[in-house]
Parts: sequence; C-alpha cells; structure tokens
Amino acid sequence: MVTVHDVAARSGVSIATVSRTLREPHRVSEDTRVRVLAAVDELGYRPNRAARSLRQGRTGIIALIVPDIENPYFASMTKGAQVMCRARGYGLVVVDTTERADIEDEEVRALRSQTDGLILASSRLPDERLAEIADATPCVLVNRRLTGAAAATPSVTIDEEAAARAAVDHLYGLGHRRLAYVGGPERSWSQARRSAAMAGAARSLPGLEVVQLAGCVPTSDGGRAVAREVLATGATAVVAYNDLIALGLLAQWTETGVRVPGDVSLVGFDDTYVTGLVTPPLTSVGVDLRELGDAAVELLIDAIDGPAAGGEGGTRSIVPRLAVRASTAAPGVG
Amino acid sequence: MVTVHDVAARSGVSIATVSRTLREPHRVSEDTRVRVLAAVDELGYRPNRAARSLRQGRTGIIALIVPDIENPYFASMTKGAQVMCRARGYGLVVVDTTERADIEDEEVRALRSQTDGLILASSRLPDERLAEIADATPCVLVNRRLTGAAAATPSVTIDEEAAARAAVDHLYGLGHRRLAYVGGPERSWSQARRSAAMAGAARSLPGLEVVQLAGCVPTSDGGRAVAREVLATGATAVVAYNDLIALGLLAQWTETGVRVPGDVSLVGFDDTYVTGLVTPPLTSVGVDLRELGDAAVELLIDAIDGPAAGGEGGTRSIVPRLAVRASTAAPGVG
DNA sequence: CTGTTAGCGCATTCAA
DNA sequence: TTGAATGCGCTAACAG
Repeated sequence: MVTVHDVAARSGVSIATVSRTLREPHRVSEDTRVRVLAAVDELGYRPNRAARSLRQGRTGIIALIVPDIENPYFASMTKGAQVMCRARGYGLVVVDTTERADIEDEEVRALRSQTDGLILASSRLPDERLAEIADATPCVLVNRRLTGAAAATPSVTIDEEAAARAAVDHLYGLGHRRLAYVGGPERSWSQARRSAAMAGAARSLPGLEVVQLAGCVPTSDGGRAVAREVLATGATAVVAYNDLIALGLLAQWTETGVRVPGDVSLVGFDDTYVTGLVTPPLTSVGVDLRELGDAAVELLIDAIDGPAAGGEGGTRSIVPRLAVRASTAAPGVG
Repeated sequence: MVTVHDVAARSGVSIATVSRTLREPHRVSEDTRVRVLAAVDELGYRPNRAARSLRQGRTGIIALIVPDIENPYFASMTKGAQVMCRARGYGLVVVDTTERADIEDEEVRALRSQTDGLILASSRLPDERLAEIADATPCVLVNRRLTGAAAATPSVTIDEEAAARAAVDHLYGLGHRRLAYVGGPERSWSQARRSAAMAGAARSLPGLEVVQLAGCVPTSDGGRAVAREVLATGATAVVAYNDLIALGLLAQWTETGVRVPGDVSLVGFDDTYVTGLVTPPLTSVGVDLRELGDAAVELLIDAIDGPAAGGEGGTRSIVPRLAVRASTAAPGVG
C-alpha cells in the first residue's frame, strides 16, 4: 500500500504538503504541486478512505436502502442514484432488505454510523421509527412523507394526485365511464395515496364510476390471481397499482381470450421498463425513476453539507407523465 | 458517537477489555463479559468501521461491479450476492458501470484499495487487464475465465455447453430440424461461448441445421429489430442470446401476426424473471441467478480468508436448467 | 508557502 | 485475566 509518506519521500516534501496538494491545491506553490502530483501518479497513490473517514468523521458514503433490488422500480432508481453519487464524488452502498422491516431496521442501525446519510426508499418502517432515524442522522425518504414534528424530513415523492388524474383523464377522454382500480398492499403508503387520488380524480368527472379492489399482491402473479375478479366489475378500463400487476392481468386475460384494449383498456403505474416488453405495450403513468434516484441523492447531499439549509430541508414532489401506448383505446375499439 | 471509551467507563474496565470482549469473548472472565455487553447494549455501541479497517487493514467490504443494475440478470445476481454477504458478515458495495469499460477500470482502481475484494460480473475489460487486477487484489470473475498464467483466477461461469444442449435437445425432441440462434454482441465473452455451444450441440444431432445470426443488441428493442430477419431464415424454432432479445422477438412477431409457438417456437437464455411476464410465458435456459451471486461471494471470501487455498483458487461452472414454458411446441402445433 | 504534531477509534502487543 | 501503550493513514491546527 502506497501512503502519503511514500509520496512525500518521493517528491521531497512533508506529508502535510502532500495532503494539502490533494485537498487544497491552491495553497501550495506551482512547482511543488507538479512534483507531488507526479509522484502521486507514478506511485499510483490513493488516499486510504478508512483513514480519511476516521480523521474527518465523514465517510463519503451514502446508503440506499430498498425493499427489493430485483424490482425494476428500485433497480432504475438505484441506477439514477448511482450515477448522481459518482458525479458528486460519493460512494453508494445499496442494501436490499428483501421487504423485511426487521432487516431494514437492523441495516439502518448498522449503517447509520458508517455512512454520511441514508436514503430510505419505500420504507417498511413505522412513522415513529422513521422520525427517530431522521432525527439522529441525515436521511431522505422516498415515497413517504412524515407529518407533525418530523414533517421537515427531506423526502421525494410522486405527485399521486397528478398521476391518477392523468390516467383517469386519459381514459375518460377515450369515452370510458366505468373504471376499476386494482389496489396494492393495504399497508403501503403509496397504495393509500393512489387509492385516494383515484377516488378524487373520479369525483371531478361527471358520470364516471371507479370501482376499487384492494390488497392485490404487487407482482405479475398477483395480477393474474385477480384477473377474473377485475373483469367481473364490468369496468371497461382498468388502472393497476403498478406495472407488474398490470402485466399479470394482461397475461392472464390474453390467455383466456380477453382482448386488450379491445375488451378492456389497461393502465399501469410507475412506467418501468417492463411496459415495453409486452404486447400490447402498456400505457403507464410514472416519473422518470432515475430522476427519482437523482433527486434523493441531491437532497441528501444538501442535508449533509448544509444541515442549516433552513427549515424545509426540502421535500420534493415529482410530477409524473402518462406514457400512452397501445393498451388503451376507446371502449369497444381495437 | 459512542466509542470504546464510553463503554469502558460505563462498565469499569479498560478499552482493551472492551475490544477483547467483542472480538475474543472467551478471553475475558464471565462477569466482566456480561458487564461489558450490558454497557454495549445500553449505550448502543457500534464499533466504528473506519477505525477498525484502519487498524486491521481489512474493510469487511466486498465490491460487486456490474455493467447494468437495471438488467434483470444482474439485479437477481446482486440480490444473491447481497444475501450471502449479509450472512457472512460482509458489506456489499454495488457499482454500476453503465456498460463502460473506462468507468469499470476507474472504479476498480478506486475500489481495489478500499475493499477486501472484487467481484467482476461480465467484465468489459480485456484479459490482460483482468489478469493484472487479479494479481493485485482478491477477485472473482463472473461469466469470464482467464487462461494462461492467470488461469487460477477464481471464476463462476455457466456451463454454456450444457445450456445449449438442453435447449437444442428440447427443440429437436419436439421435432424441429431447422433452428436459428440469435447471437448477442460480438465482443461478448458469453456470446462467443454460446454461439460455439449452439453449433456444437447441433453437430451431434442428425439432420439438424442451426442458422446463426450475430450482433443483435441484447435488449428487447434489439430483438424487435431483427424479428423479420430471423423469420426469413426459415427456422421453425429460435434460440435467443438472452431473454430480452427473445421478448423483443415475441412482441414484434405477435404484433405482426406471427404466432408463438404455432408458427415458430422460441427459447430464451438466462431464465430471468421477465419470462413470466409475457404471453406465452417464455421457455428459457439458465442458472439460478441468485445462486450465481452466492457462489461468487463464497469464492471471494475463500480467496480473501485463505489466499493459500491451493492452486485452483476455485473456478466454478454452474449447470443450468431448462425451464419449459409455453413458447415452445412441436412445429405446426399450438 | 511549508513542516511538525496531534489524534480520529480501534485492535493488539507487552507487562503486570 | 486485565491494563497501558502503540500506531494504522490521514487531515487540520499551529508554528515557522
């Protein structure tokens, strides 16, 4: 291992100058700088992160905690976070909790002191616990917002109101008057908001009915399982809690002779890359997930660098777009 | 931050005893042990990783370097690695190189000294560079094997021979005599082996022809783009370099009235979770990807803990299974 | 502009 | 079985 001492010896300066050359180049003279940098280069010197962390009390590492890295939603988000971290000179540790709150809690406890901050995506932890965490360490929530005393906790959320409205407006505009919303896990924070947003969007449109189903497992198999039940609502168009459920519905229907969008139109949520994998490609509403990851990282770095950023801390709500593809059409058409 | 000093003070022992209690519990007396552990618990003490790393010269961190975390193949692999790392007490840093060799090289350089070892999955680096890296730091390759002087570099690979044979045997058994193989990127190590394995598998079966196409972009759009060309080969069954290409073929064909498996049977490679998202579900051949991640982590930890494990270092070839689903049938049937 | 020095938190050696 | 002392590599005062 090459250390500051090696570089110092090689370039004929003290270790302090080596360190200074690297951290505050403007504070050393032109020719020492080139000499030191040359030595750094020749020796392949890399500052030891552990030593630096120990000294500075900051690690340069951010932890991103997700329920399931296999889920395309979090995979894309992770990608965004990754890229942003690289750009901002931070390292990123990704932790997959396999949807388990106990593992999430344990990981948070372990990571809290070993990183500069946490990003908790779609956390399974209760509000009170999140408030504690936010109180003790820089942290950004994704798809979650705290209220009360902890309301200032930075968070990135999706404007579910706008999302639901976009989906419903689109279907209403096509002529649909009876919709079904296939809800996700009942305890999910996003589900609660999506469900409410769907109901709200419906109320503002005359003659529109929205039937809600709840508690669908948010996977394609979950969608398959409720395919028949959804059809039985008599809806001419269906909005699903997420793309995977929508794909399950689509697969099951296709296999049983139900045509999309001929017999029923279908809209997914999140607009993940799987929408393009199927026939017909799935209309879906969602944000750019990489942007979601980006935003979370930026907010976190702000929180780390300037904890005195002033009150708000920064809660960002991202407005989604509706990507219209081939799974939606006017009722009875297609 | 709670340090050994706090714990020592609280339990009335020296910091050395605290450290010992945690690392070598058998070397302290029963009652000091309980006293110290109680203090640890009450104070919520967590050893500082940076300090420990600095002292011990090892970080307890493994880096997993993948080309694209959004790719379901690597997402699943990552999940496996993650779980195994947790179980073995290591931390895992996941790095996405966005398919760029230069970023991969840079990340390797940066991570080499800050982690205990590297897992390079489907590396884009040339053999010589990989050999250098393997020489300088504990490392495990996935989907890559080195030859010559560096042949002992630990690696986990898929038995492509067996995979191709399974796919071809299946189709041959159904009665297909003219197959097409849609190859992936020409410079890919896996592509070269898959292509050769397909040709080899074909030779051993009388009356079987395999037409090979090459250079397909390994995404569903890539598959869509060559759908027509593949059909023009006159093959009654098609094997694709990966599942995404297969899904692209399927989508494009479905949209143009070509029936799978009625007009053409389709087999994917890798057996990722997307195979279940479409209609018909895709027959695919591949290994359990989580196991792939598991295996890589285990091999790496072996390499770290016992660098004198004796010659081989351990190169593991995993035998894939063929998952028969609905996208394959006898020619003219379905 | 540069060098000397202290100490971050911990594991470990050496004495006791 | 325990404690005192050392130093891992680095950065940030401070002194020159």
